[in-house]
Amino acid sequence: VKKASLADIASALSVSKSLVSIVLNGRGDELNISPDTQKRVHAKAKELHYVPNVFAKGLKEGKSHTIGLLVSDISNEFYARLCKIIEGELRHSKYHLMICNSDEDVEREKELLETLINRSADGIIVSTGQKDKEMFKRIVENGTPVVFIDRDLPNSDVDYVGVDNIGGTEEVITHLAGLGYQRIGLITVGPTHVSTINDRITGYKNALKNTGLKYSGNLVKEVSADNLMDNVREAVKELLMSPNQVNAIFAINNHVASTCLEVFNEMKLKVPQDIALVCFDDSPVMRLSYPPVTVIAQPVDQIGVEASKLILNRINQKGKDVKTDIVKEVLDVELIIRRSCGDYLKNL
Amino acid sequence: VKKASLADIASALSVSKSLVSIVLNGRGDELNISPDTQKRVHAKAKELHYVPNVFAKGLKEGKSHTIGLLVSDISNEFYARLCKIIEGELRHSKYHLMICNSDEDVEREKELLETLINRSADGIIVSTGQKDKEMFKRIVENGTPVVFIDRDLPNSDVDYVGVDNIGGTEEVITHLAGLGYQRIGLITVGPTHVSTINDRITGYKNALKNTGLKYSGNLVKEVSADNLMDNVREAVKELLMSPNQVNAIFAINNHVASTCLEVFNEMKLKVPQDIALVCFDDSPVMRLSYPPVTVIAQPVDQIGVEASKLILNRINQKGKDVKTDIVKEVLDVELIIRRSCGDYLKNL
DNA sequence: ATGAAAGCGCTAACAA
DNA sequence: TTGTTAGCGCTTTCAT
Repeated sequence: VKKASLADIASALSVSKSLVSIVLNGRGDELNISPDTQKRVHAKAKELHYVPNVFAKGLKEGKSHTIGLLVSDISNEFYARLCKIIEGELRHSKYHLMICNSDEDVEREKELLETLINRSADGIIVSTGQKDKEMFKRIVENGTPVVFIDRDLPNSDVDYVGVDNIGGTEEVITHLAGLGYQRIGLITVGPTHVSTINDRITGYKNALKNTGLKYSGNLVKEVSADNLMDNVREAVKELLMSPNQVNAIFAINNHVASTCLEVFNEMKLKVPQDIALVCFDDSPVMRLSYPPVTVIAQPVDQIGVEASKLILNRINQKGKDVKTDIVKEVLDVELIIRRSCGDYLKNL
Repeated sequence: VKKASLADIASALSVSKSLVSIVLNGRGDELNISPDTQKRVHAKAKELHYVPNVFAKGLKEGKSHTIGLLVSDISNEFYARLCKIIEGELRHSKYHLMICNSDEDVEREKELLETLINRSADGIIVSTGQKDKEMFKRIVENGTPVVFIDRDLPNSDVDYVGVDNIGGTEEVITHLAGLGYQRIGLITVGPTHVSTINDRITGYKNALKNTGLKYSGNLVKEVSADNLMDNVREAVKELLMSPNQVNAIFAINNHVASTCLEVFNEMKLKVPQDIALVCFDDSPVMRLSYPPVTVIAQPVDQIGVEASKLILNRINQKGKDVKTDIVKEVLDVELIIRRSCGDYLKNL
């Protein structure tokens, strides 16, 4: 079953391919093609179920009409939701979305970026795990717009949408301190260069300083993402032991937080009596767990909407000589207080 | 910045394009190209950062080296995990994965299937929401292999991987009945033609019959997926009221189940004292909620692995005259008993 | 108002 | 062992 081509409809109508191409691309009026001819072309195209060959088009135009979305972990609710939102936003644009998952693997991310470039993606939205901006510099200079979501790269000439990770973390840690918690541990994932992680760690340190609590490297446990459960279990044990004896834990993200909850269950630790818990990112688990967890919630939908706008803007202004400044959108987060860190003094 | 083409490296080496093409496609030895020449070609290709143009290649070959994965709701943990697994399985194949999200919209799904076909996807893995198999029949007949995941379509000549939805549901409902629950409500989403949903409803009815409980249409609430929270709240209220007065609810999937939990919280209903809950699909929410929810767990990873195998097999056997029978893989599910349906008699 | 022809980068059949 | 050539389907410039 061979698909109809421009040539097929041209010969069926005894006109030239160029004529058909022009009409089908909506430039018929512009070039004074007679209305009658246009009508016949459209009719025949429909009759033959004509669909343009994307490869031929791409080869000729050097464009793919595709936007690549590269997320770092599609099984994380945060990114999954982002995919859904962005797909929805782009649905009625003339671009198709190609979703890719780097699975927090820097090499994999590079491969996927190469793929996207090879396929002439018209734009790329990415939550990057890269350490440096070199690759993106190259990509942007070669004419493919990029928008960073969630994670930024310092001094990169690339648009960005994310949230105030430092401020948000300061807020939640200060909240804990205000409730009387004095020994607050942090469980983070790494090693990593990811800006969100680093910013949250910074926010944690800032807040300790501002509230007069003392910071100690012992209170910060960096666990590896593989075998997360085992690593978190270990980290929790160490944090609870002397000399740390923390009475509250800040989990760097929803994934770590839910793993903490699993470990607490296992160890029969009561929240917040035995240990308080707060984290970055809201999710159904945080709302429905026992007790519900106090979180810093990100405006996920808004991030997706803004990122879609940014990439479309960049794509549209390409070629034109408008030069828009790099946009770094930092959205506000929201502290949602639940019951995982009841008043510490009352718990005594 | 212009990218290097076959011609560039050919002229730099004063050889022909075909020579270069052959060498770069690894057919050099086969065609007796001298090792020295091959070496020079590879060296020059690397030097020029040559990457084949996918459009030219696609145009020529009619293949895209891409497998499409079309899921019905990427923000659902089940599908998000499936994406992750399949991406991992295909990573080291020579195919790229293009993930798409139909968001449970049949029209959207059709559009995306068309897109995938236009882009000459070499194969398509899909969790379909279509009512009939016509579209897939056309796709398969035109030479693009398809594998259904999660949801099957009756009498379709298409490979499938999923689980025993009927048996699984029978098991959990029978479990409830065994604990003494006699009035078991069902909350499902719809209207829909999705096989998994229908099978679970069938399983529910079968189990009631087998355990001697009587079935009533009043016990089954079909809610619309938009405004799920409001609809579930309404459904729960009606199920609790006379004459239904259910003491247990079977939620058709994880999404409905977590919404039920939110509603129960809102209404201050205690699980399982006021109402027991069980559902299809396991997830962190079900493990970490209070109390943890008894579920039918699907072997998600295995579904992903099997689907990847199936699509690769179909793609590889294309053109060859091997004719393999249609495969319908129905995997086993696991009943995981937690505390959301304690012994009914003891609860009295 | 419409057509002819070149060329995008690649592969494969055929020549040499 | 390597080169020549045609053509995949489309857009676009230049003719008519």
